[in-house]
Amino acid sequence: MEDKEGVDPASEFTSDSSWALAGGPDSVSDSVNYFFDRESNILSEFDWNLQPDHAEQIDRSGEDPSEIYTGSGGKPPEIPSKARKKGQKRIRQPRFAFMTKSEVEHLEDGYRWRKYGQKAVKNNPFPRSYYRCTNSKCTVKKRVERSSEDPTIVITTYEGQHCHHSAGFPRGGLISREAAFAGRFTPSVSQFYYPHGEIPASIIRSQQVPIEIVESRTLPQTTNEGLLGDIVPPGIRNR
DNA sequence: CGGGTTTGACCAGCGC
DNA sequence: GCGCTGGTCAAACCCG
Repeated sequence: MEDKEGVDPASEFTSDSSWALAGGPDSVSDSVNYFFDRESNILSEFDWNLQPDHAEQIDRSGEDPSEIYTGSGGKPPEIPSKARKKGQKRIRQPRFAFMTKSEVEHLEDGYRWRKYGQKAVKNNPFPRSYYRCTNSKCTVKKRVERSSEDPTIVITTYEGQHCHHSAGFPRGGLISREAAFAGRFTPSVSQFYYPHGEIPASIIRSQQVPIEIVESRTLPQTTNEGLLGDIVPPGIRNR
């Protein structure tokens, strides 16, 4: 996590012509900013709240997912439902968001997901769906919602890191580019990334689109090599 | 029957 | 303190 110490990740991204800040905290999620990769048309979401101490707690997730708090899930059975430890803050895991032009909301990414909730969100006529990875040891979650401005755009937000390999790949092993990008987050699928110009069959009806670049802003120092490298902590890798 | 979805309720965080 | 909002739970339901 300290690999980028002393280096401002924001300048790293913004000075690199392929990256630009795409937006600040908004309705999608509070305290996050979005960076858009012009080359791959992929939007990345960075959580401004992801402080070093949080990162430590994230690392511990490799030891026992039930030990970390990412909501009321993961609580021991003994604890009354919805009861949460006092003073224990919700720990945000690093997130990545994708904006994808698609008819279908739930895009294949090689993993199996179970829907655990749906909520109507403010300023958006379309509900937001919440999914969890079906692997009991995996704490990865994702949110799926349609853009209120353009209903044809689906915003998918991944939170956390897969601690296992994908369950399988749809349609003969082809996965979407977004899934491949998610592979940077969940390395087990990254090897299936398809280069520019090649549209995987799995997203035959979807098309990723660029979004408006609104401003420039500095990233917090805690944003690490996660985007550009393999950020899965050793504790998770060895599982 | 097992696994996934739906949906109303509950809770925490945050802003005022 | 209160109300709003997002996130999650869990019972009921659905489906293969």
